[in-house]
Amino acid sequence: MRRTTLKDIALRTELDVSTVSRVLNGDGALRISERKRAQVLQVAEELGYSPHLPARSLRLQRSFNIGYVLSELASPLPIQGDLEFSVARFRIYGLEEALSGRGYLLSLLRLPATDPFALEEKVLRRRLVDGLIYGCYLPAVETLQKLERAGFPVVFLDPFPPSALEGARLSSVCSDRKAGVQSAMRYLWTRGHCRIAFISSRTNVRRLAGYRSALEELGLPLDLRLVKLFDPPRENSYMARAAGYRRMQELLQEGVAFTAVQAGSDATAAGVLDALQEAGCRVPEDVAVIGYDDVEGLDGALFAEPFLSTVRDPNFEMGIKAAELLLAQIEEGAQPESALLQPELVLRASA
Amino acid sequence: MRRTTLKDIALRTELDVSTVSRVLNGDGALRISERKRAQVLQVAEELGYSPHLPARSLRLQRSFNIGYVLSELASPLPIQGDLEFSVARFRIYGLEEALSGRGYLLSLLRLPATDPFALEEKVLRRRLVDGLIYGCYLPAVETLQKLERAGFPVVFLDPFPPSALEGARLSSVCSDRKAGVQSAMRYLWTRGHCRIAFISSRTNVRRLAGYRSALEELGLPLDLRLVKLFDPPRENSYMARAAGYRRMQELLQEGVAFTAVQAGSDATAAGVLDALQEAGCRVPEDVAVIGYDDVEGLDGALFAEPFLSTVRDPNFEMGIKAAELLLAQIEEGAQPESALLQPELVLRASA
DNA sequence: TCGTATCGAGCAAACGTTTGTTCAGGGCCG
DNA sequence: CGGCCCTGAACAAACGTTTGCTCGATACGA
Repeated sequence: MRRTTLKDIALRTELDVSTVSRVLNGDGALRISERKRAQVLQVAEELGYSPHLPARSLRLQRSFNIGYVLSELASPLPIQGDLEFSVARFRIYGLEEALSGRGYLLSLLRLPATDPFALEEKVLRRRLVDGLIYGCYLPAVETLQKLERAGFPVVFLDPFPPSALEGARLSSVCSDRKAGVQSAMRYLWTRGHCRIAFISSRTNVRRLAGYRSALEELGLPLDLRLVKLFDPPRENSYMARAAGYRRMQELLQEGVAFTAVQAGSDATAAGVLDALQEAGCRVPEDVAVIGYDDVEGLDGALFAEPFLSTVRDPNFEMGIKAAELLLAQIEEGAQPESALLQPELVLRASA
Repeated sequence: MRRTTLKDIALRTELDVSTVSRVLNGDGALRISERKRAQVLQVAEELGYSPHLPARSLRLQRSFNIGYVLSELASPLPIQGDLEFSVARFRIYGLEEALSGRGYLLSLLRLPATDPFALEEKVLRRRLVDGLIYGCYLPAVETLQKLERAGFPVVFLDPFPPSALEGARLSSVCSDRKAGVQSAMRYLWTRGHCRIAFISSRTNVRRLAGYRSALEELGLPLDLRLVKLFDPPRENSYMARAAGYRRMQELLQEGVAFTAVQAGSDATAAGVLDALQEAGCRVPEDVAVIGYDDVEGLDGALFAEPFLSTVRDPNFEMGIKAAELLLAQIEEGAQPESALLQPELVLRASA
């Protein structure tokens, strides 16, 4: 069974393929009677027409493929790439959703930084893709410059660290993690918490900034004894729970008063809960705890009671937004743009 | 700057495009003088020619796109999808490597099981892709049957559970985890270990089978007190370390003699090491420990001393193999085939 | 009534390949 | 010396779109 083509519709409507094409594309210079237009639309619907991508690509000199950049086998931070790939899932779903809805395919493209020609070859010369999404990895500086000079459509999806993009005229989509933590802190404050600890990996700079800003905004003093940071290379994602556990133990031993904990991640928060439970503290009665990330299955079987309140990055929406920004550049020649999306406070039992 | 096309080469060599095409494709019915053939090849090299995918697609009625199936937002096992996506990285790299080397692109395709028409629409009717790779998710049974009936090229890349494919005439690529654990056990045996414990999530059925087979092969008794299994829904990947820790503690308290531990994963092994260290056991002098997975950065900063010996699935190679199987089906009409690749024992300090 | 817009739609070329067919020239055999 | 086959290569069509251009017919103002 063959695909249905414009020709099939043209035959059935006794019109020319060009006319059918114009109707279906809503050509600007279109002049066609309403009756025939309706007929075309109906027949197209009946036959389940959808344009043949390769033919369209050939004609329009666009691939209708967007490249999602895969880089090194080993990323600079040992577990970073892995972790990012894992949370990147929802962003990727968003990307795929938005792109496929507009006739594009999201293709994985390996562009190792160790191979400076890969970009030149696959992207700039062969034009395998119409645009690039950098999700987990930042490219080398020369790559960045090359893309910028070529004016090639690129979007950085939650780049880490964000400062690496400074000055580059390239699009990016980020979650406003600072605001996310701020809103969590504000919530804690409305519940009467004035002494709030912050336990997190040192890499979570935006979340730390949110913590500090919130204190300032709420008129609370910054007590450094309540801030516990750990180093990601030594205490990585597999150890985030253990790290949270230890830092919480320390905090309890040090005897500094506090009534709430904002953790840098859900895994860390889980460790915090472990330590609190061990110490006989009730959550949220004695101590309120809020995590970050909203790890999948969080309110399912992932963590023991109490279900963790947390902050959720709008990952799916970030993917959608990134796709929109990229397509705007590709199809309308729009200028690069940076978008900051708002995370959501998810209240469950722990705060 | 324009792409170089066949026409450019034809102009420079004063030959016809068709001739150039035949030379470059090594057409079977080719008759051309050696001199001109060499000339074509040289000019093509000089101009950096590579075929225009859309044009080729249009002519050959193939998309040169392979779909990597993304399914649900939430997978049946809460964390499974996430975890798989994470270890799937290297398999994806292998796929991309092999596919791009043969002119194909690896594209992400969302085919939610909740949307039975997605497959029909995107794959069977629109033919957006020439073949499908199922990496993290198994499709619904009807989908499976539909694919089989249509004879559509599909490869399952390490399906879980493997039994789900039984009877279906569809390709699959798996790691022989049973053999992987067996080889680790054999190694432990050669180092004089006769009482080897097994601590793992209950889902690791092939690894457990390897443990049992190895015992049998080595003439060692199966002591059920040495086998500690935990349930993945309650103790998931984020808790694997904690689970390993607890099971190891239990084992130590129960006082059953053992000199080595085979863990079901590296994370579990890390917990095992934690407990051993806490109990004052030296590794590997008092107790040898072997993990499974070779988590990225393992010999880097991931785990504390001693560096963990482990079993590594040939993930990259599995990706390559899957691509080869799929392309054989697409290009040569090869029959579906199942491949079982061998994991590798990686010896470091812990055993 | 004639010239001129305007409307509605068809014609045809082009995008870059691949491949079946044709065709000129040369060598060989009868 | 004519007919035939073989070699090496060109010719041309086709894949499914898009889009500039043409063109007949109708409408309208002069």
